[in-house]
Amino acid sequence: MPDDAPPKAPSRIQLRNRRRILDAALDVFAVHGYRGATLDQIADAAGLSKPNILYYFAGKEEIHVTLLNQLMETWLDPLVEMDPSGDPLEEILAYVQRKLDMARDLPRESRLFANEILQGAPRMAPHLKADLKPLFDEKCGIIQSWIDAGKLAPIDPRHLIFAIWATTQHYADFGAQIRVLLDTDAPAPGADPFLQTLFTNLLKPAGR
Amino acid sequence: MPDDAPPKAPSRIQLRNRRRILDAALDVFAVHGYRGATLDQIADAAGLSKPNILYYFAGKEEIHVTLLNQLMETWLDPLVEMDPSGDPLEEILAYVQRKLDMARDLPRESRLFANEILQGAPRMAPHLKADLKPLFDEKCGIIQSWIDAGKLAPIDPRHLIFAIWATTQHYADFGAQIRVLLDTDAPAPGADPFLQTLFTNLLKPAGR
DNA sequence: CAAAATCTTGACCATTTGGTCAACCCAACG
DNA sequence: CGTTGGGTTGACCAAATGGTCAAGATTTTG
Repeated sequence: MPDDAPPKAPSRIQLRNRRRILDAALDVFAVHGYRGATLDQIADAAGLSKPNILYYFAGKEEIHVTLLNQLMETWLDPLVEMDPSGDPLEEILAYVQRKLDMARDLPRESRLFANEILQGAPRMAPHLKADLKPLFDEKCGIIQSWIDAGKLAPIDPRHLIFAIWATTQHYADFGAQIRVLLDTDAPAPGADPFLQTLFTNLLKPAGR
Repeated sequence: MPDDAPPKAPSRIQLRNRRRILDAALDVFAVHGYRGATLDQIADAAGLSKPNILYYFAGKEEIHVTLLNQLMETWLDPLVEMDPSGDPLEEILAYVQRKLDMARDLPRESRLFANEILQGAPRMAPHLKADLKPLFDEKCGIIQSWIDAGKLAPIDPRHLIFAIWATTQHYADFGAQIRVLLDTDAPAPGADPFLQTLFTNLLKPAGR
């Protein structure tokens, strides 16, 4: 048997329904976490019957894993784009802005990620070690070299990145709290200039 | 009937078992959220039978609500302590330190809170409005008055507080990620000086 | 120490949940 | 126009889950 697995392009329906299911599942998993989400909720939100959901995905876990895999790319992308040959301060501030935009545009993805990490990253730990860690180490190295060249104030690059993640994702993950405190439905109004100032003041080298 | 409800002091056993249950439930709820947690898990972790758990608490929800109520006090306390008559920069930096210490000492509580907010604060929204919001507004006012007096750089007090919450709680809520990236089990090594620098540089008034 | 009050649990129940399956629908195509 | 293949679902199942209860074990107290 020479031709062993004709890939079979997914049909129109296949594509549409898988997308629907993943979209619905994102809604549900982002709010309730893996254990708290049910197939019935997902089926309901997707407008499909439960058996139909299981026609497209082998089970609850496969849906979750698919979402997590898709997320990983999106999630790392803004950091990947940080350019070692660019202006240090500009590069980092642009990264902050990209992350903040992501928190605003993809809050469900942010919450899905937060849920997974809160639970101890049971399904994502391998990804983190294999994909995120090398990228993190690389970018920390770049920032450190910028510091060594006197182009940034001497801070710990690792905690800098944590602070960027924390402050930007906070607007998505803790949106419910923020909406109560700011008494508004707008996503994170005024966060942009604040964070730009926060990180500018941190990173401007002292020697002017 | 004049004396209508003799309070009845809780017995030794009562006290011990309620404590055990709440401690176990904190472990479970902090990881799996409300829906994802089960009474069996809690009973297991507490070393008690499920019916016994339900002898001390009316149901799953009552356990969760009890934890949330206890948490609210602990959670607001560091902010309450911020003293309007103290030195502005010192007061805020001390607040940052208290929050960071809390993230290190009470990571489960931080995750329980994060889970509740991620889910849209279904059980805590009233608390937030009634307790946190007034406190938040009050402290924002104090910070604003410090700014108006030229004792702090002019930043948005609301986003300042969000940034403090985000950066400190991040070390508890995203501990799993941080442990992978830093390759250590120590909780948030090196976070203290970093955050002190971050907020000092933000808040030092420009006019030196 | 015995009665009263408190505590504990095995057995049980109704509902929910992830998942299966045979039967059914329906558009495409020879 | 009948067959064929992908797509859909009602009915069902076993396990898990929140919760109940009557009966026993243990502690407290008069």
